[in-house]
Amino acid sequence: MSIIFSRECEYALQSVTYLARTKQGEKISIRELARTLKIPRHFLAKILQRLTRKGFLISAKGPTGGFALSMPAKDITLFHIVDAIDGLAFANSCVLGFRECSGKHPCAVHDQWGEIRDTLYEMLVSRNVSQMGAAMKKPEYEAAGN
Amino acid sequence: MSIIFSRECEYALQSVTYLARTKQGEKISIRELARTLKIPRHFLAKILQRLTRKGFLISAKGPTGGFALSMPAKDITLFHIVDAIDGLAFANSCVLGFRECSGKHPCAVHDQWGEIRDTLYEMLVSRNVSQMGAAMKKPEYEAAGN
DNA sequence: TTAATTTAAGACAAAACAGTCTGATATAAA
DNA sequence: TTTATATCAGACTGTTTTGTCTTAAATTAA
Repeated sequence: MSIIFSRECEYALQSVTYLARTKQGEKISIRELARTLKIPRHFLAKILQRLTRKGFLISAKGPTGGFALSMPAKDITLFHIVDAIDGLAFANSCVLGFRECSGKHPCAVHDQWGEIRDTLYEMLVSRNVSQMGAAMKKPEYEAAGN
Repeated sequence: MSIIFSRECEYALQSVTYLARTKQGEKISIRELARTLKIPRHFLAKILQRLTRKGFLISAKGPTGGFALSMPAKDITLFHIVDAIDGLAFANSCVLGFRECSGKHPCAVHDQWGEIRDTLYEMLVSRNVSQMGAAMKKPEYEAAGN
């Protein structure tokens, strides 16, 4: 079970982190990404295509083709990817599921969750993909299944 | 979309919070809970039965029957309910989905997420259902659908 | 030009999650 | 005892998420 991001979003974050570690101009194939990150290949293909349409990746067909970041890795934050794949519901929804939860009708943990949510938000906007790639100690990523 | 808890868990938390507001000895029917919290009736029934089997609620059949907390509301924490319904995967899983994420093989946001997770954990264990009920300003709960 | 390789696209399938329905069982009160 | 009302239990359905498969289109290199 994923925590707060969908599987798709987790895979997207893992993929862009991996791409951030490659040399400028280098293209990575779905095959390599899927094998390294242990992500189902065709599922990953759809995710990468989606990120391409959203403008974060560029793709090339044919032999020597593959995917690469479309912009400097430091210009892509985790927030960008989460927004593109899962949307921002996490930033606006009540953690207990109350529809009317707000400043006026706060649920019983409204304030505590607000702090947690703000910290999470801060984490997403402050971390760019370049830092992400650099922070990964090992190149052999092991992706979580379940 | 739910944030971190499943729908079922959100409904469970809402229900025990509501039950915590009732007088000692009073029983609440599924009908009343479902109507007030706007939860699908038969779905709620299954959730309440599950909480009953787990020992948090007592139930009585027949007219004047219904559900009530099986113990003082202050003895039930949010943590108890989340554990009973969703389990504790949130406390152990990598937020980016990496299987091997740990102190030795930390993912790029391992430490930041660790703080968030600990704060969340603290919120769940420190808040009991009695406080929850008392903190709800309005009795007319409005449950989130979507 | 042809063959091999890669992404693009969308239909399809499986699994997980959410919600519904029906009949059985228990209980209270008339 | 009968009737009405409530939970109990589990099968069933629908929806969303996750994952698979196939064909087309593009590109490189022989």
